[in-house]
Amino acid sequence: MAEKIKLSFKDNSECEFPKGVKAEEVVKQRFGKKAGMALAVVINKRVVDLSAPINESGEFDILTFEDEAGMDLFRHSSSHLMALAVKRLYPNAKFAIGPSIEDGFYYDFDNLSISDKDLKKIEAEIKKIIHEKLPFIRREISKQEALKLFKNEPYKLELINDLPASERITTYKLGAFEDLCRGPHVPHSGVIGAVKLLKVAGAYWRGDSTKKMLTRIYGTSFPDKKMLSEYLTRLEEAKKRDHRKLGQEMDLFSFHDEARGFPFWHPKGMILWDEIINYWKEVHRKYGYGEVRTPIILNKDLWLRSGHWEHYKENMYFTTIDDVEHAVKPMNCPGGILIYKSRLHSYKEFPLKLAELGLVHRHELSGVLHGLARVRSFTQDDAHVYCLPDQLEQEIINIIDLVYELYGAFGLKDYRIELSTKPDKHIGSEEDWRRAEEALEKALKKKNAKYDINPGEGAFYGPKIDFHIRDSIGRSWQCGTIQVDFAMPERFDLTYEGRDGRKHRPVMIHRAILGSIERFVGILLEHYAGKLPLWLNPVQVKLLPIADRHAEYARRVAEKMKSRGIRVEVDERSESTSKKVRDAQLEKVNYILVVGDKEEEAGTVNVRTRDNEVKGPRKVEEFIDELLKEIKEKRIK
RNA sequence: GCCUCUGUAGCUCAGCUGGUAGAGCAGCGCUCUCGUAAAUAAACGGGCAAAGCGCAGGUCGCCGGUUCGAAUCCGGCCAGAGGCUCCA
Repeated sequence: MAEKIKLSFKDNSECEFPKGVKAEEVVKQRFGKKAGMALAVVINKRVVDLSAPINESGEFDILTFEDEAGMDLFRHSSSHLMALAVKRLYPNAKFAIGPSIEDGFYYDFDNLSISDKDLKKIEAEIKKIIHEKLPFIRREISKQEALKLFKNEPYKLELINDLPASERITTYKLGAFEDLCRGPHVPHSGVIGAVKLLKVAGAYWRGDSTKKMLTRIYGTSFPDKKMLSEYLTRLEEAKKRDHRKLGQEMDLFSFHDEARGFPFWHPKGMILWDEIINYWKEVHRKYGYGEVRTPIILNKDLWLRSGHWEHYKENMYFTTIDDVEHAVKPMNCPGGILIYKSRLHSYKEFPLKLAELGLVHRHELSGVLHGLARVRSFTQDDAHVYCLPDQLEQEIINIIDLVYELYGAFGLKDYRIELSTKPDKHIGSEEDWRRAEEALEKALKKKNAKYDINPGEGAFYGPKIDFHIRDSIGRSWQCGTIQVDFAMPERFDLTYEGRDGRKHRPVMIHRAILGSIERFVGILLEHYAGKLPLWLNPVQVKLLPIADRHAEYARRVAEKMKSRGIRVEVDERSESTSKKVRDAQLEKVNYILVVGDKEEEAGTVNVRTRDNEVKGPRKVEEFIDELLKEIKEKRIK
């Protein structure tokens, strides 16, 4: 009779089924109530469709949208729904690819000319498809059949041709749209509860800027409307903490048509800037760094020698001085190296750490500029560490410690670490690369750091560790970087005198911790949603006299605070106290001090915070001491 | 650089398919000198509230075209937003 297979479930129970039983059947029998949420099943750790027959014994589980993998599948199926909608509305569109991404999905189309306004129409069509409850039908075909099936879809043909001839190819059919797809998918279109198309964008075919630009539609989907609207509300909230908006509201910096991509810093912005820098310098002295400063303009010969003339010219700005061509520095290393070469070095000085807050200029493509996060002139918190080969690992560890300390002081915990290894195009010996990659990885392991490896993504001159921090809407920006550099010591013939009295080549580490001060300020503003901790806030305290007759007392208190280094303002406007409190809170001032008759008489201030925590009356002197203590502790609030 | 969208007073925005610029907030002036919060998805209704009156501001991003006439339509440029590529 029929062969049996044995399936085990999460609760450790086991059950026998006839071979070839539909996964759907098993789910119905074993998961009861929860079965309605099943999107796909997991058999022996492989995800397959609900409709698939089960032919092997093993572990069995279901995938719901509560799992990350389930949500992924859900979004991927959503992109097929969108593709079907586009096929119905725009029969001439050509189809490229449509994967799930974090928080949503997209599909790339060619021969589709649409704008934001058309999204509504497509969305309506998707809703129809959801109501139609169309099944996803899986087929397995040969490469020959696939080439025939997709003969009118050039992008699909390109994908199929890249597959080995022997490979069985799967397709999924949803209504009139059959797509080349590995799957699996949800059982039918009705499972997709709520879809929202978010934006139209251009995207190069296969991410290659030499290839054709396709039309990409981004969307997101959720099991129900409530989850979708919650997500959209979160997005709106996140936009409010955009550093470009906060920068304007808080009067920190601005941008002007007269200098695209070059930020202008306002007085309050400079206070924030200086606080960051001062702390940075303090920590760097502690870690044994010396600080240097090199010129912004250096002549052509230097850039020829460094290789920038050859590899980086399109990103550089140029000028001529006394008929000699010069370039504005896009990086600090060549200048720093000249300092190294200004005298002989001994192995005894190593590790030699030279830091520079270097103002660099890079001609970035106009389309990539983004507030403070991507500008054309920025200040790198750069440093170059020259060391012996066997000091490399320890020096990398020291830099990682420095990263942890600095990020920690700014309350940043959520960052991603990436290790990028040897690219195809590279200089330096295999042995050097192996040693450097090993040192970087060992250092990360010793620090118990979580990291991802980016194979082949290193710089041509050496492997690197990068630290990426997310902004308010989830975009990831590279901040810290630790790069082992083989190119510069060679090109500039850097040497040191070893124990043996002979000249050797030092190892050079190029590193930045904050990355650029500009980008970092942007990250910080978004991280704190503008509510900067006391030590960083340009305005720490606001004094609110209740009536005009209290202004004099308020000014006296303010002077006392100023003389102790506290940044304080008095709001003497003839407005109601409630309005002044509200304004001060919107300005994100840490402490709001109300003073009236009672306070003046008692020599106190009535303290409340921007988060509306009322602390009540405090003696002026005592409160100043409290403030100074909080500033000194750099307490994260 | 490429794709899509946007560009109206310092800020936030209104201005329907072309007929000749507005609101709120902020600013300034005068009068008043009350007062130790209010609000928090939206819409509507109600209550409370130290505010009131007045002034100033923009050839509607720039240039050109269509038209009797353009903020409104078309084209080019500039800038911004979201993506792609790139990157600190």
